[in-house]
Amino acid sequence: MAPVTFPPLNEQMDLVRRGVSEIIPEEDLARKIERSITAKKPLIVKLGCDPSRPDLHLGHSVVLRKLRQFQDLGHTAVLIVGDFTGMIGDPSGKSKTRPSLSLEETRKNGESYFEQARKVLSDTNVRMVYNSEWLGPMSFAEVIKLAAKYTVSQMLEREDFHTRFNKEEPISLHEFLYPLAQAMDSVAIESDVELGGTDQKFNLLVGRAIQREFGKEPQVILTMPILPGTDGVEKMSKSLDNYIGISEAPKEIFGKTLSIPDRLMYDFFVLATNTPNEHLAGVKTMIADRPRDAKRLLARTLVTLYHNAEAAAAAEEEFDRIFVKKDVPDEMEELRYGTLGAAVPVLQLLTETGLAPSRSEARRLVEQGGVSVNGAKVADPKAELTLSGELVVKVGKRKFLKVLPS
RNA sequence: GGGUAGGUAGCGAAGUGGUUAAACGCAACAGACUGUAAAUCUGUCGCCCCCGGGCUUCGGAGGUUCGAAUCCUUCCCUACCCA
Repeated sequence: MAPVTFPPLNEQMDLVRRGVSEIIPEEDLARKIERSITAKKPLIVKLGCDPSRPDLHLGHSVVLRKLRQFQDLGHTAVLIVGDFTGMIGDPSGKSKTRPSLSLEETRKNGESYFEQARKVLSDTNVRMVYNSEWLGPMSFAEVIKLAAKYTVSQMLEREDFHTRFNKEEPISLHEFLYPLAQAMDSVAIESDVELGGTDQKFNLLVGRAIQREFGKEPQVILTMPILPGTDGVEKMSKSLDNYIGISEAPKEIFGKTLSIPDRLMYDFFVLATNTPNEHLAGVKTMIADRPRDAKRLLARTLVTLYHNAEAAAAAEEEFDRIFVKKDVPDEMEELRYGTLGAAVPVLQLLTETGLAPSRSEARRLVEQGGVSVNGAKVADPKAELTLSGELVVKVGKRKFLKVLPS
């Protein structure tokens, strides 16, 4: 290891404080940083990741970016893959279909998470660990001992627990164990700092309490604001389908960004881009004066972040072509279907190519004027199409398929 | 173990024998409009033929009835109270 030098305390604190919701307790963070400078020893900054949903989006990026800042200051990022809890699965609540993952699956998802997280993180000072390593060997007696360190009322302080409790909704016993398991992760890796969204505050605090119980120095917790989804109301999440994925195609990132409500623009700039602090005031006035340009700037910035500037320019161009000029994209999915010269009823074409899930739905789309072929609207559900070469089928505003006879 | 209240379409939530494919809200989809895939407005929103209509749905399985989401039996699941 090369000798480590860290930026001075104030500089570190300024960077770390940017965009955060809470640092608890802030004095302890200052103390830890100071100590790391004198001891030339990086802090261990922990971030837990859920191996069941390996698709990362801008919401995840908020906290990952904060982790990256710690890396840039010379500290060590530790990503904890919750493979142990993933293997147990969570049969509670409504998602009874949620399967418990096999070890291989959690590993694979962990790798995929890591792979994507690398778009944000630096490769040089990051560690990825699986919590089955220390949670797996725990005996039942040890688990009971751990459970004895926290009370039911303390658990019920967590907002979602007490609301569910008051609404008489089920809470499985093992759900109480998850915060403790997460806390054990902090004990195991001796984290100095744990990052999370504000919704993680409770779990992170449990980590402090349990670390103390195990005779370790409690971690500092640092929470980041929750990034709203494209709907502007709910938290960005995959299950609500209001997310912008960091691995999505440029045109998707671009288009989805333009669809966010205007009032979200500033938060996105602050939390999801690298826009330097000193430029934020300018961004703010731009949002007020030229919302259209500001939103396009945001969209381009995000595409550039996860792809590159050329991709951003191309995405913008394509967006204009499709939605402003109502033209067709220059590249689209192609499908071999039918034989040259054959006549196919529209409804059949739509269902058999997967553009519509059922004939009723296909009929509805046609009747509502949502279907066009080679630029001409098909309004009659009984219409037949002749497969005379290339057919560009458009369904709704943004589903395109090029059908080629085989 | 005993008691009570529940389990309805993606979600929330009406409906307690026929006029209920099932109100209403949200989400979703289409159209108009727009700088936008935002907002707003209009329409659609089980499947099949679509003029009319046909078929399969209301935790599971049986049953009563000309007819059941609605009544009965039984099983499964959830919460609360009592023990």
